[in-house]
Amino acid sequence: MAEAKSNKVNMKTLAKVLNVSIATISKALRDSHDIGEETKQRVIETAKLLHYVPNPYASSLRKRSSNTIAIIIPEIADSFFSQAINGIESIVGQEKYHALIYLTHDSYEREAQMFNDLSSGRVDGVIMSVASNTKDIRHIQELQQAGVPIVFFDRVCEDIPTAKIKTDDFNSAYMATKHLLERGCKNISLVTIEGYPSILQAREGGYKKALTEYQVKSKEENIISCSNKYNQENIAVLKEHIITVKPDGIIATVEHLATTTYLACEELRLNIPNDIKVVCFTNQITAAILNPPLTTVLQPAYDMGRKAAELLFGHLAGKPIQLEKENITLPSKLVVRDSTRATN
Amino acid sequence: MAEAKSNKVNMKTLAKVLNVSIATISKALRDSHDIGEETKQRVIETAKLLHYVPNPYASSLRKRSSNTIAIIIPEIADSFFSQAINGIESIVGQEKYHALIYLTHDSYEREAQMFNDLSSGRVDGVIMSVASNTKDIRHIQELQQAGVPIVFFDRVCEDIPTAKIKTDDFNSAYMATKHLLERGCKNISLVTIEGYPSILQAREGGYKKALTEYQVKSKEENIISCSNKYNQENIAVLKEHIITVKPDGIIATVEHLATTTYLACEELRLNIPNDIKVVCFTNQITAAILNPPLTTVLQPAYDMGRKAAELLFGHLAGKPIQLEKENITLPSKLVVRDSTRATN
DNA sequence: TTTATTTGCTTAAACGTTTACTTAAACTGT
DNA sequence: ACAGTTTAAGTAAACGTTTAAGCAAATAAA
Repeated sequence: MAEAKSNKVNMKTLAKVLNVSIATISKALRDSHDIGEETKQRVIETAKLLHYVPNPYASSLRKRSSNTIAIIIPEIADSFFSQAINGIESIVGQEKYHALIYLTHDSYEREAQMFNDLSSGRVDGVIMSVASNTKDIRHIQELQQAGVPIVFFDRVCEDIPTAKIKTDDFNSAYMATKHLLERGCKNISLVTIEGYPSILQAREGGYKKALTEYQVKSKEENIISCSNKYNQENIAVLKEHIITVKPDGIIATVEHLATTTYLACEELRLNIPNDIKVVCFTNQITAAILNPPLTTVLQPAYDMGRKAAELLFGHLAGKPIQLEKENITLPSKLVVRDSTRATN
Repeated sequence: MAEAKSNKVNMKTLAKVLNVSIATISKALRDSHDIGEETKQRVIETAKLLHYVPNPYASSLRKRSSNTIAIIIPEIADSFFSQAINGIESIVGQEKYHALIYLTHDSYEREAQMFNDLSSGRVDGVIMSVASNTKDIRHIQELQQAGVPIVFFDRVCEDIPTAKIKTDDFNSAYMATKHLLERGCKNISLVTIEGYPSILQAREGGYKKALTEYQVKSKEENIISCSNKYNQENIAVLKEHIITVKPDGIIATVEHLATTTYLACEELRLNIPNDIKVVCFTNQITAAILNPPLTTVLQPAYDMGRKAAELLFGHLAGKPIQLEKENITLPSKLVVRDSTRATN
């Protein structure tokens, strides 16, 4: 209670109280060689006593760096991205940095707009997952050329030379498809998203490779695209697809399509896995308690976020970029459950 | 390509190019009366041409406001919080503000630490959901007294006079419990979280009220607490509880306990809803496709986030605080599904 | 002792804005 | 024609740090 409750205490205040110059305060707090041990202690003590907290904006302005990074992602209500943020945050917090969060909602326009803002020097670095409809990448290039390090995770942009944390989308889709084929599926459909982010193309590639390997012809009609939002319309679209194409296996390429697929099957009175088997790319822990438990491709979301942050802080610390070492693929895992149980 | 690719263009650059003073640039860009229409246009044009983006830190320093808010929440890998962030972001983006995100991981120490940092003036306002073990609220009081508006959502702090967006935890737990009682349960257990955030106390209150109303004695042994993290240990704890207390109904008070409960029942070969009925507080869309579909208390997460942001921006715009009008409760909804189906 | 070096601190400029105050010119109305 | 007002600028200080440069006193080297 004895402490100054009064207004803003800054270096000037401390300087006045201690009868030294502002420079002395600044240097003492940054543990500069210039300042004597005794003075340092006095400064630190009174700073604590008066609850001095440095003004980050003055500091950022002067130092031309902000101790802030941007996390740019398409959406947040998705177990993959929220777990990834958790991973990112675990490093950001530890490094005493701050994280600004930006949601593109998968819109190129918003993404470009955000990058434009960031060109002000607002952040020291960026961790991002690219919007699905981003084709023109000049906004990203320009920020990078302005000296702001960028690390991609999950939805990477191959044409930008920088660190990239991916998971093996091609391979895991390949494994998932192979799994379905081994469990007896002959007519597997891939449910994907309109707009087509590149990772979904990779998943499609893995899917096709497995089909080819098992000498199943991949037909265009087996690939169906939904809107990237959970809604009734997608259920209708999928039902229509199931009725006309009659797949005996479905690979849902994004989280919310699991619910869509299950509900469509239920409405059509199709039994999973007897009539149709299902695999979904999702990180939700509820997969284990679905009806039936869902076979999933589990992505290492937390680790991807963490690794992306580690690499970014490496760049920020001035480590030379070694592209070969920074193009990292963390494996996803096929978790087999009852939705793909073998049926006679 | 003709544009200046060169280094940082700031007001000084523009001033030099246009042969006017820096003040003129600043005023023109902020559409001041002081500047002639023609000059304004010239300034705006060249600013665009040279890709001028104002330095936010210089601006924040000078104006003593940052156009930034903080979102402080316990965790993010939770459908309630991620949907709430979505709601918050919808307003923040529209207001051209920026959002810093902080995760307390339900730790008072981290929360207090974060508030200490924020006392630097880093943000103009705060939207938060309080950590469950926060008892000492001086850090919050101090920030508020320093003039930073704070809006609470979900886990509010009743002792701080400010806007609060809640959902009717007491009532929805009451409804959920009543629902179970009406469906024939006689021995209902409440699964809750150690550390006990206040909303869980409200839920416990509603639970007890329903029991009393139906003349069921509420026993201490019916309330069981788990750690606030999805893990095997919780499953074991719950199994133990079910074996000893033999409840015929369970109310899981937080999202991840749904999976815990279902798995515990499965391992004990208990059928839901025949042997035991389950309700959970969760926003996950997968509730509909669980085995069996889960009766949930669905919270208006997005709307709560959005409303919290609206109120905060009201305060930031200088609207006088009207506490009576800013203590808002948005209703949760009991969505009845098969996990509480009536059994003979 | 004299000259160099080190120590511990101060001065003042800079970071890029915003804004109160000043100024000069161009209009008013009388 | 002249005081008064309006318009359209410019000047310079401020926001709170950081840091290069300077400087006096103390210490070390010769």
